[in-house]
Amino acid sequence: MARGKIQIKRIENVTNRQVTYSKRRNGLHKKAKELTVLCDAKVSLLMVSSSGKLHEYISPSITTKQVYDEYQKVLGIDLWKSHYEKMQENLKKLMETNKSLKRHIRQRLGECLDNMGFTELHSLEEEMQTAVQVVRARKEKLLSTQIQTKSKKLRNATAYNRRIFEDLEDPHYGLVDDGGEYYDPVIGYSANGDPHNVFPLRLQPPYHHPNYLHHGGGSDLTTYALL
Amino acid sequence: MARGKIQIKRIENVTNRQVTYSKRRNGLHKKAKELTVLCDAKVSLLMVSSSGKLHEYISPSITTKQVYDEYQKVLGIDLWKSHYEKMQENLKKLMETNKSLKRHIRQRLGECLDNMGFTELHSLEEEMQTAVQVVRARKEKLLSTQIQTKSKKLRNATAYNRRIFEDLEDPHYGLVDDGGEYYDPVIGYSANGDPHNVFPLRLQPPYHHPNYLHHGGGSDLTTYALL
DNA sequence: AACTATTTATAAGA
DNA sequence: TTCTTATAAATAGTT
Repeated sequence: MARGKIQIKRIENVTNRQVTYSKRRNGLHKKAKELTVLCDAKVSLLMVSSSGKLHEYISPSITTKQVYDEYQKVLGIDLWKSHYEKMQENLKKLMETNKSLKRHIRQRLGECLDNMGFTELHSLEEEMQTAVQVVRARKEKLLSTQIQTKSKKLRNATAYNRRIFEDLEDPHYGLVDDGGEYYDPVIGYSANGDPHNVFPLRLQPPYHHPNYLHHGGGSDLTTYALL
Repeated sequence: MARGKIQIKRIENVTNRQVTYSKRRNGLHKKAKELTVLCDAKVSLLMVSSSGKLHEYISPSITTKQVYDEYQKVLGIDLWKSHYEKMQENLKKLMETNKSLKRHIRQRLGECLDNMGFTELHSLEEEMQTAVQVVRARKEKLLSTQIQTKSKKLRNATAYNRRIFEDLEDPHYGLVDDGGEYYDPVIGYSANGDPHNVFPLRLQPPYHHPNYLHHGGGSDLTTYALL
């Protein structure tokens, strides 16, 4: 509004934007103050810059909290209520899902079978039977792969050793062949700890943390850096 | 600021004060809007006139609640926020638990086995094997119980029928014995639909609720009468 | 941050 | 409330 008119649209140059923000923020703040004094009004002005700094003006006769409380009273509805209710719904749904999931797992662990009918038990058994076969197949495939790998490595090592022997001994003592292959089919699964603890499934209660308290607010263009 | 300079102090004439309030309120509102657009800032402006009317400007990109939340975060937290945070933590924990539970179920359904080692697979298989035996035993016990019950009922019914027959026919035609027992060992599981659907186990993606974030456009200087 | 040509806001009057 | 307009204030571009 000086040295040329400007369009009211986002200032793309960052430095320029910050400078303008700073100037106009002060202007706004001054106007808010004047309105308060001249017209005996109550004003709450909160400004957050694009870089995240917070600036505030609040009329001396009141606190920011009071203004917002009034605001809520006027609108009739609690600002937080709907948000809060949505969260609670969500929580409830999740807890139900959780409960159901836990029941299914228990059934698959052979627990909580008491209130299941014959048909249900039959389906469950079939499903589990199929699944355990899948698991076993997978396990066996993994085992055979591991054995093959080990075997190949050993074969290579043996061949390598033989060549060294040949190289060392050939010129002096003639050909010596100690041939033969050797590998260990035991991959080492039966020797380590309690296999039933591989799936601990710890289902803990929700964590609880301590409360904090609030304080009121004064005036005069305070600036806070956001976290 | 025109037709003569004024002192910034309360305007004693009520009408004059109201007029000035109205004019300056609009000015402040306009400036707030401009700041929002020009500097990509977020502004919350609440004004309460001496006669008790509330006026608001809020940047289109945000809600009044969000601004207030930010404000509180900067100042240092109130009760509601700690409550809210607790809920969010709770939600997060539940969602994690849920995810883990679903993974375990999937593993027990023979899915998601790709990133399991041999030892894990082995434990899982053993666990499932044990469990499926429990389920089978339970099923068979139930079956035998049901068969016994049915059989007993039939025996009773047959005996009863015989007695009726005897009562009816004895005096006139002498003893008729159509004896023998009959029961249907099929309990009815093989005849009804697809037994594999008894456990549908729908593992859906986490519930998504419509985002609660405000409607668009910046407020156009809304006015509310205080209660 | 300071300067200043201009634009904008607005006080007083209608 | 709205319009008008003289004038005070705000501020865009520059240094």
